[in-house]
Amino acid sequence: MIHYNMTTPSPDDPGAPLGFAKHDHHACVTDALSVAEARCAEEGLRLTPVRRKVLEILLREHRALGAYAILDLLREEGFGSQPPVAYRALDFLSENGFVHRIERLNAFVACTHADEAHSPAFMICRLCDTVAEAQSAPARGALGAAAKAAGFQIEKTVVEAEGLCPACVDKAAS
Amino acid sequence: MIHYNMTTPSPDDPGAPLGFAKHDHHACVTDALSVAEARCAEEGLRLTPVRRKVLEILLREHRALGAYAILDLLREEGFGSQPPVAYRALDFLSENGFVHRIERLNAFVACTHADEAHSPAFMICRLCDTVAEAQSAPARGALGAAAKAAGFQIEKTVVEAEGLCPACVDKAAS
DNA sequence: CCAATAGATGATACACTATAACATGACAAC
DNA sequence: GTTGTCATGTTATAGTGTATCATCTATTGG
Repeated sequence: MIHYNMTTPSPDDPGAPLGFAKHDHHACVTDALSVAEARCAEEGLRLTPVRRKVLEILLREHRALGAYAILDLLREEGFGSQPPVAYRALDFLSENGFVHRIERLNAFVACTHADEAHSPAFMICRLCDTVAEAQSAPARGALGAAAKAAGFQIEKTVVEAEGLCPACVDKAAS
Repeated sequence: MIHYNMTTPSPDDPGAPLGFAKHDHHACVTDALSVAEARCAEEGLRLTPVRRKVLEILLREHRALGAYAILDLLREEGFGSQPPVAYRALDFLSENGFVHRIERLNAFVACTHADEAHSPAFMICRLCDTVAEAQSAPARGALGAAAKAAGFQIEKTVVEAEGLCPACVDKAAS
């Protein structure tokens, strides 16, 4: 089962790409922050100012950012600017499913449906680095069978597809 | 379709783990080198001394090695010891399917069936870092459907499962 | 045979990514 | 108010990867 992530398109905000579809980005950011706050309150997690700001940055940018790019933005907003500041916030956020690490890019993206438990799959454009998140369950299929046969216990899976996003396909064709 | 990698077990060589099964490691190394040589000859690829040595190192070690670990071994055998030496050889080998990069570990493993075209999936033990290679075709399933729906052209996929290998499961249980 | 070319290697320097270690601060529990 | 815990600040350093330019070597064409 896979669920392609796509929110309501909106003509009044050209915005940054979510998945590869346009959408009401301002609402998308504030909604996601609210969801995160609610879940932290529920579960006794501490969404401190730095952590909240990092999540906000990633939601706002809506693409994969390296830790040092995040760090630059944190500095601009008056937060600490040494690497551990960013890495610690990112650790918290990814441990709790608010952001995902993109191994292929050594970078991070905000999760676009942080409320559900999920094992994400990503589509990464090799030209513009845009990242779209999809849902998948690789451990249930062929890989799961191989692991079972081998006696390997899967705890987590990384699925990342690299290729061309719709916009870059068009550009390449022209 | 998935094919778990397992070669002939042999009691006379305790050896390093291949996948997670014991096997005749000496034969496994020389066989793989022969296959690589044959394919390079066929396709006009140049399996130069450094490239061959890097492949041999990865086959011999039979686990994921970082570029700098490879570099140390190259130095011991009298080759150049600056990072580009290792990275260039690894680029050549991975472009041609003789080794794979493990994104999760920033490391490289020799391919265990370099003769077939394939899109590999890996099982990585988080305790001992052993890596087993399986075959999968993620782009044909759910992910492929999501990509198609999104208009994303997949060129390459990375599938890496992290968990516990059989040996470490046993250790953890005791 | 020699020159021209292209691919591979050597070597220096640097950029980017990540963590160890230790000090400080904020806040709750006892 | 002391203790414990968790988060943050700060310095330093470790680990991973490339850009650049010079040199070498093997063709290939003259």
